Amino acid sequence: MTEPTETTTHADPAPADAAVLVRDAVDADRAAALVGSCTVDYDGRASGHVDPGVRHVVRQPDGTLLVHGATGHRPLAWHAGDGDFTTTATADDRLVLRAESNTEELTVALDAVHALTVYDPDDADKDVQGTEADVVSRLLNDPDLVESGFTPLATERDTPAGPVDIYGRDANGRICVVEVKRSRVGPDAATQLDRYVRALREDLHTDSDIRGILVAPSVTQKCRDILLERGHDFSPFEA
Amino acid sequence: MTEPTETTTHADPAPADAAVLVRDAVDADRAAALVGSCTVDYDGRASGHVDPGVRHVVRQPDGTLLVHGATGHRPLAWHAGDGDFTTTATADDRLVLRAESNTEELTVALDAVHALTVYDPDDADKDVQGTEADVVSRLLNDPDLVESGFTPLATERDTPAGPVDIYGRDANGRICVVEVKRSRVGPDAATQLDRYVRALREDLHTDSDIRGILVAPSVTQKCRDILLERGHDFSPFEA
DNA sequence: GCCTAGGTCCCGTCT
DNA sequence: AGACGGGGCCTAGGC
Repeated sequence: MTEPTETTTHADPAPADAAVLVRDAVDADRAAALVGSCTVDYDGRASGHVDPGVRHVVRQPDGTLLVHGATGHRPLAWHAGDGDFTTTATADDRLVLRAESNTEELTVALDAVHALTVYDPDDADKDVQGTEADVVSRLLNDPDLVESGFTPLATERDTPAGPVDIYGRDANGRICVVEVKRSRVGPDAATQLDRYVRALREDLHTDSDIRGILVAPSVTQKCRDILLERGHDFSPFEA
Repeated sequence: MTEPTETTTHADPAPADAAVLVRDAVDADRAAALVGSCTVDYDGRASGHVDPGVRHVVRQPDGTLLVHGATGHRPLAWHAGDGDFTTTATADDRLVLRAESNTEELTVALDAVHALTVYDPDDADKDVQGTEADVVSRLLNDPDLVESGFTPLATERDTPAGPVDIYGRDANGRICVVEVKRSRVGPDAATQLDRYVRALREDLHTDSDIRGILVAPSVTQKCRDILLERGHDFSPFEA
């Protein structure tokens, strides 16, 4: 009975027709993509407004509502996939899409719909390689990449300040906290490492006999300064 | 001569036809939105692959290429608006979109195009209120919100560790570094404030006579612990 | 060009 | 549910 539904496109639908089409798409857990002239109003954690213009509006089956403009990766406005979604054809012939949750609301008011496409997006099976976790694997397979003679003892070892990427011992048997980053890092990475080292020193009552090692392709100067000031080391490693 | 171009939609175009339509859209600085079945391959800072499925693919006039799936705000894959973009109809009747820059490449291979919309998105005039800058303005207008008797002296005052949000004096004349956040914060905000305070103490050679004040709606326990340990204060303020 | 920090960050993961 | 950290983070502003 349920055969693969087809993608349907509509050129210049009247707002009242578009309202029905979008509502049907939502009811059928389908996606609706609109191109049209609209204003956008957001209110929630912050608030915002987008002046009239032609935008690309997408309502996904998970409830996400996105408004894309002409540039950039990020939507001009968006709403997470929870809460209510309503489509209304107004008396003055506009199509109003409204997503509303406990804390946020997003209203897209289209005075013209140039195109409407209803379709069935698939859930995505996505592989990514080159993440921080991949770098950690490499370092565990060849611990000398951290430092000659390094021995890993655990990953994600808990400290009062949070879990450390790699916990181990150096060639002299000193405990090491290793923080791994996949790309060049700034001051935040150095202070993150420092927090873990300090927490572990306090936890183990071994005042300063714990080393901190930051593994990353490279560090900025301010990062290097902080490492130096706090007595931690930088070990360059490029994935 | 150049009248407002219209949005055009095409249902189930042949890949060869779609290739021409997308290429024309790119040449005319227009946007193209496709719905179709495709695989996605990315290589660059990391690498990734998306298994076959129906996706929403958008090429914006600034060169951005986005692939959206069924869920979430973030694209399954994307490419920034620089470098080359090519559309190819292959011998085996697929449409291949390829965005390539010095460091990154993204390939979308569609075996079927269900819908293609070409349109002219407008540049966006966007207002946002409730940002951190807005909170700073409020605090400058009514410095008692930071702390009774607080006197602001500068915003974005430079220190060796970077510019501080608000620099001023408390009721007793002590120098204060104020870090402002618009929402509940964790350990990172506390260490950021601490870096500024330490840098300024070193810079002004006034060993510990500089206070750190974190202004935010609320803080997590770990954040509170760090503030306490480093001797800084928390001043709750909700926008 | 790099660096720094904000973001309606989003998002997964774990407590 | 809150919290914590990663992200191909993206993006804006300085220098």
